[in-house]
Amino acid sequence: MDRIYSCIKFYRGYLIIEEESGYLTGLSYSSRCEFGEPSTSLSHRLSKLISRYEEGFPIDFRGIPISFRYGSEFDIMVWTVVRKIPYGGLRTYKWVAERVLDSRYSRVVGRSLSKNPILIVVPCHRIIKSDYTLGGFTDGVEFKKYLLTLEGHDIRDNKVIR
DNA sequence: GTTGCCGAGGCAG
DNA sequence: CTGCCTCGGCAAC
Repeated sequence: MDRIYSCIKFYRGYLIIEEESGYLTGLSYSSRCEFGEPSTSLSHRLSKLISRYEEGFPIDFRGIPISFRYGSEFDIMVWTVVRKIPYGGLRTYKWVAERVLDSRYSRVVGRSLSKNPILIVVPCHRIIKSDYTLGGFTDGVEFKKYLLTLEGHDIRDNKVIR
């Protein structure tokens, strides 16, 4: 039950991979790399997918085994719903809220997503506001913009086109 | 386009 | 327990 960390280059910094007994338990962004290169089959596999993803290929991360180590019941439900959104997909905070409880919880959905422990694999960047503006992002809206652009979206003036 | 009220949850005080 | 903030939404200027 030991926890293994590694990191790979991504965007302007690194993605920190955290795994535990064959499950991905964390993927976070950092400007610095505090760990070694991937050394397990899971991290190798993920690393390969991530680099192809960054090259612009439509990568499906839904086959990666994940496990949530923490989070309230509500958080887990939000992350579980969001994980199913396919590559290139776009949904609103309200859409997620309706599927977890009801539409009044859209703001709470935002709070849960701000605590998303597994970036990209749980694609919280595919959640935007109802008026098609981007909404927030813990690691910076520029990063969110980068991910959405990778997936083929056209963004102008902090707003997804069409 | 901008303002203002509403909202559930989480947390500091 | 109260008050304040948050990765939103909607109505109304």
